[in-house]
Amino acid sequence: MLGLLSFPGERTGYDLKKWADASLRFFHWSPAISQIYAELRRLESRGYVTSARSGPEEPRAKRRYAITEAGRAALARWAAEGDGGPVVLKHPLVLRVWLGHLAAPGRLRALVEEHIARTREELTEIRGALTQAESVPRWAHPAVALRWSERRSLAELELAEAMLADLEGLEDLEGLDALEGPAGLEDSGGRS
Amino acid sequence: MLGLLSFPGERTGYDLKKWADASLRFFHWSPAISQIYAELRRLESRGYVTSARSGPEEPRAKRRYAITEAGRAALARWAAEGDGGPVVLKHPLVLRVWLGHLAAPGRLRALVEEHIARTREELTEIRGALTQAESVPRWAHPAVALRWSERRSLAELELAEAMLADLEGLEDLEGLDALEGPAGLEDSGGRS
DNA sequence: GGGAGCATGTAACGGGTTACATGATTGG
DNA sequence: CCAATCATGTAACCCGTTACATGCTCCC
Repeated sequence: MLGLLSFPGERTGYDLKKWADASLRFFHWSPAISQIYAELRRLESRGYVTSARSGPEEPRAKRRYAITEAGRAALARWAAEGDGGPVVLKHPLVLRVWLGHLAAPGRLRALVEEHIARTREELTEIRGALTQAESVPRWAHPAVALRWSERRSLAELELAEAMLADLEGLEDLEGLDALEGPAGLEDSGGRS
Repeated sequence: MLGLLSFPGERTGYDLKKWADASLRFFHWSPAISQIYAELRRLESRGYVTSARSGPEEPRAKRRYAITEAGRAALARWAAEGDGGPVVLKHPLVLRVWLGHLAAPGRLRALVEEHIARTREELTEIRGALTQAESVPRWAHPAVALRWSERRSLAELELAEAMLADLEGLEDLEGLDALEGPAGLEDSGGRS
């Protein structure tokens, strides 16, 4: 949140969510909107952000948030300390491939192909965000992050393609096993 | 958990944790040991796994777990339905690059280099796990997943390298700006 | 004898989600 | 006028973590 607000301008929680969905999420998940509001209030109570209601003091009026000096300092401290720890990766597709022995081979291939299609879509989204970021000199670093995301998306496609090839290789082996295996004599390639 | 147990043999919670750390974690995080025990008991209460205590009925004796037919069925159901949703990625390094405007350029480069070093180590771990998996014909699918992880690790290295280059490009630009931009003529070597 | 690894568990907490509730503004 | 989007918030819940507690076994 502080990071999002560290770029110039004031924005609402809603804005923040859209921003996160459009760029942050490609390399570091985007929080739920309800959490954003909760977090903003928490940050305000700590003096890291201030909110200005547009118009009078209605209870649920539009609030625009801005980061404070204390917030900037806290953020800089956070960025300076440690490295943020290891990359978190949860890849449901590979998990299913790992458990491939309980699915039909065709099913796995279909899942991989779906994943490729989804990744292609993501790639175009990233490219959209990237061209936007490149148009503003202020956003040089976000642009680097998005460039990373673009390349990562391309790599993801290649990885999926390679895994598809591996899976087909497996099926061929299984085909051979079915022919040679149980029958007996000619264990040409093999091991025990 | 069920997935881990779906491979032949009985194992303890502790075993499961080691297994997850040595392979699962490369493409889909490894749960905390405390959660493994909790989950195993939950699964047992649902009849998806059975536990056998070695020796007599001591309260905290070693328990070896095995999956039941019901468990296998539940797992197959799980694997068959849906695609498991999107990849979850949290990349603290790229997050920091994204916020590069609040760090010294050298700091960012150092972080990227650390990341490269860590990724190299991970790569050798993956290769170790992979050769193990390749030695057992039963583990053909896990081997595919690990092959994916190996390639992914290599891709991660390339991505980091490319980002490093991007960051250096940025610094050069900033250097030019400092020369040509606001100050005018005599802003040669250094700056604030 | 003592430390490293094996092995199991409890308790407290927190971060984050989904579901729900509400209402203003804008554009077809 | 109606739907979509803007906009803010509450409540319940759950997944998973850290910290703590316990004791065994093996090997140096």
